[in-house]
Amino acid sequence: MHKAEIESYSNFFKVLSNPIRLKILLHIAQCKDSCHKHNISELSKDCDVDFSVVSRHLKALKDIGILDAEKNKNDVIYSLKRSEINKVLGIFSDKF
Amino acid sequence: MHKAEIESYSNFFKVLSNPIRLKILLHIAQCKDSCHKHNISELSKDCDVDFSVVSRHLKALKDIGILDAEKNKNDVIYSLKRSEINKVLGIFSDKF
DNA sequence: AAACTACTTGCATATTATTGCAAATAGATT
DNA sequence: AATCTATTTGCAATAATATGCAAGTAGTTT
Repeated sequence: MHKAEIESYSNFFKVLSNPIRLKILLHIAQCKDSCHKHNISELSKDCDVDFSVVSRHLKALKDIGILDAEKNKNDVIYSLKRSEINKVLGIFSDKF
Repeated sequence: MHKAEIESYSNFFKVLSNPIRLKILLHIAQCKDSCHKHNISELSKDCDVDFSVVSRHLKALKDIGILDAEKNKNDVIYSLKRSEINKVLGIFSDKF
């Protein structure tokens, strides 16, 4: 594997290596109501960090391609990209 | 998922998120000669970092349970724990 | 038991990541 | 067009990680 490829993979893992990002991701993934709309202020309360922090974390998750962002009025609505996240599902075994 | 569980998973990803650790891991994983013995000075040359750095990286990989270490004379020989690493294999798709 | 080999650990330094606040932007509503 | 709501971005402070060297440890060989 080339250097650039290795760095791309390690970056993928890096994004998943932050507890708050992981919490955000799992929160979205585990939500039973799949129609539920996750916006930043909701996730910010949920994770007890500033909304600017959530915004950056969501961007990181989006950048590695496991979240979709969709603008709806003022909000930005985040949802899982199931096809992509399946790559990491195995690691969480029965958590999903 | 509880906080401790989330941190355990995020730590797992953290260990995989370092390019040199990943390179070490892939080097061991991709070695065609499965009987080949990987010791620290070999990996150190291969990754172009000090052997103390390799030593710490290998410890980190061992601590999350994807490498085995076995003392042989003066060397410490590292090998994959296939059962564990299969968890992450999917992420590398066809790289293995 | 001294010398040798391979590995590990302590420490200081450098690099990179995370955070909250404040200010800026984007779009909706009045 | 002014205001309102939600999100993003700049910035400075803080925290966490990675690195190389040097010193220490464990086991081997002479």
